[in-house]
Amino acid sequence: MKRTHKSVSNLGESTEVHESETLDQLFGYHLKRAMNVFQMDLKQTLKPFDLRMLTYTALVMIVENPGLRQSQLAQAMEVERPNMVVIIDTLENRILITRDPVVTDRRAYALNATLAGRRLAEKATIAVRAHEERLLHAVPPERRESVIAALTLIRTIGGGEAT
Amino acid sequence: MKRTHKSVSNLGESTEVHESETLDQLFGYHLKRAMNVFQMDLKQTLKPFDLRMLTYTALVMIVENPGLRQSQLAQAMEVERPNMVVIIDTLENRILITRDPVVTDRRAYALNATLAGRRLAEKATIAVRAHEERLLHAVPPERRESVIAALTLIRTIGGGEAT
DNA sequence: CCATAATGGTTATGAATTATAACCAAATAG
DNA sequence: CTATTTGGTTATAATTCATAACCATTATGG
Repeated sequence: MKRTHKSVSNLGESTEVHESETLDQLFGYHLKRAMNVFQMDLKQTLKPFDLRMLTYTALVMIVENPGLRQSQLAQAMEVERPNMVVIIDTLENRILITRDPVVTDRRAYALNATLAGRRLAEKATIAVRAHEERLLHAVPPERRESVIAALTLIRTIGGGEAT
Repeated sequence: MKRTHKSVSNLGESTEVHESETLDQLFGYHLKRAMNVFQMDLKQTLKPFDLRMLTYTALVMIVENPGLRQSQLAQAMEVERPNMVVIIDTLENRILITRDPVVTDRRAYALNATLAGRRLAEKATIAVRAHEERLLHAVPPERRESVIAALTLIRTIGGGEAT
């Protein structure tokens, strides 16, 4: 069914997908476009594991930071606490993580990954790396590093000016 | 205000905002983080003009592609047609653009920017460029080009594999 | 201690964004 | 001239994301 024939009526107008010189000169424009592609692909990549971007991120963070508390995780992931609750809920319901009591603070929970959680995180990460390799194979490694460095710089500048 | 005192109970655990080595190695992770910062800043930048990211993009595209039709714009911006309608509506209501009849196709509209629309696009673009300069000033120009090239590469690879 | 404030987590809810289905008018194909 | 497709619209559902109020617990401070 998918014809995508692009049966554009060849009037005096153009027939291509239009671009904009102004936008093309904007860094953020390219950032967003690339992000879209990346995100769509990643979504498909994580689907077999029944993980979304946020649940994957949370899971990995918990795996690598045992005992993390929800508020810390929320802060690290830059999501509101109420939203973090549902993320944690879904992970806990699937027994990928546990909410363990904290002896020093009876209202807080220490988040810990279960064996299943660690296993899933591992498998998912392998898939995610493959997805990245697929999208980035045309970009040489040192170039990737350079880009990451630039992106990190942006983040620290834009987000770190709390003074 | 803003105490951000991070009154973390100094148990044997760490007290900092936690990171993840796995995530740190992922390109997409840095992409998303940078995107967040960029997006938040851009939002603020466009607020004085009463423009959102999508309305700004649409306006600029129309300015630079007079006579564009909605479906083409929707395709170029990768948004669903129904959503494009409301975007166009808001721009038209503010008389930044007009929906002009197309002689060769009476059901289509040719989108054109008004003088006010062109003026606003110009002013907004100046602000957007300043916003980019602010966030990117630590990244030398040739480095920016390099990053943009990489991002474009990603997009063409990820988005262009119809197969 | 006891009252007050602040914190970790939760619930309920609302705003905003994005996607889906059905529809009309006009154009194109048989 | 009927049937199908396309540009645009409407209504609506599904997601995502943010806000306010709440409980239990902890920290403060007389």
